[in-house]
Amino acid sequence: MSKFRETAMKSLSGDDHDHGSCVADALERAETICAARGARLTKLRRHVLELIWESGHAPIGAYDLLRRLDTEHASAVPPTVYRALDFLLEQGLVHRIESLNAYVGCASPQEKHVGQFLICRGCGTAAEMSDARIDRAINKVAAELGFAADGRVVEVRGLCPTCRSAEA
Amino acid sequence: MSKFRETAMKSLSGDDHDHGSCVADALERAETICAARGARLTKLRRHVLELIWESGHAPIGAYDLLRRLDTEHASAVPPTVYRALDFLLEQGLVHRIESLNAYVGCASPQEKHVGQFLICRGCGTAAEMSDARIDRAINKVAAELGFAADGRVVEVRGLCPTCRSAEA
DNA sequence: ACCACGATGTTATACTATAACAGTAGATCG
DNA sequence: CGATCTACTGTTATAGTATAACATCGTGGT
Repeated sequence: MSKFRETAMKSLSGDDHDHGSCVADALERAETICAARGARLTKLRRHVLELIWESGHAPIGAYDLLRRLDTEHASAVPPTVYRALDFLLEQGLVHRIESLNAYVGCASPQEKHVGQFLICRGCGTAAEMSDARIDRAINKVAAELGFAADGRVVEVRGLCPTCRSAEA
Repeated sequence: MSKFRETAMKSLSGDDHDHGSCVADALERAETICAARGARLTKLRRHVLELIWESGHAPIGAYDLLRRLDTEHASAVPPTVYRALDFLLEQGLVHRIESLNAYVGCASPQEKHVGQFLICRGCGTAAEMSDARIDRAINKVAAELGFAADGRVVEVRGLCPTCRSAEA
């Protein structure tokens, strides 16, 4: 399995990994984390998180979520999904991809971190990294300019190994 | 003058720099570049570029541009400004700030480059950098994962030196 | 003069996100 | 158990960002 895929799906079994259990794992981790924090992962919020993970490591837009949601949740309207997203973002269970106006499940919601993403324009997959070198380089430059950094967006577009082969 | 301001306005005189000549310089550079390339910097496109620079190193939204534009250009509607922006982006005369849905003048339109930005949430100023260390770090990680990077978004939010002092 | 092409005008609409207020359900405490 | 408080959800309306599709205009080349 390519390192890209591995990073994207963070330590799951095969290249054709069992995405079902991937989703299940993510939901279980979310339950655990929220329980520990006293945060309420309601049915609705859980459902939205599930839909995000079901998108298969590719960021998904709020209105796409909305369309999928109202199959089983007829009353869903934009605020419904945006409020769920706000909660999930606050809890660090999902990240927002600024350059796509889309949302993706967080690979390691236990630790606080800023996300860095490699986004394939072939298959749409976003691999989440947390590379210290990139972080250090940014902090260093900011410090040199006297700038107090407190948030950052690092989103790299390109082609993942699989899509590179397919294009050749 | 702080290094941040210096970076933001790229080598212009004082802290209270003559922003008028800053705008004029940017427009003149744009004229030169477009002439050399056979690209048509029309009156409309030039006007939009001017409005972007007049925003004073702070990214400005398309609809704000639109509102300022139709003072002297009554027929302006969204496509008017978006088409001008498309041209300016293609020519590398402006950058789009993904995390703000806004546009800012490019500090060095001669050279092809991807922008890296430090964006102050106090004053809104965006300082454009082109730091090789950050670039190298990103390239290295991408290479390790077999990812062919061809575009990137690096946007750091925080407080510039001036706004830090003001907050204290 | 004519044509071709790129730029602009014009109308309509899609997509993304939030404000503001009303109703509901679950926790907590007496 | 019931009162109450609060957080979650429902509902309606609207703000903000961006593009599709087709018509017209203007300039330069032949």
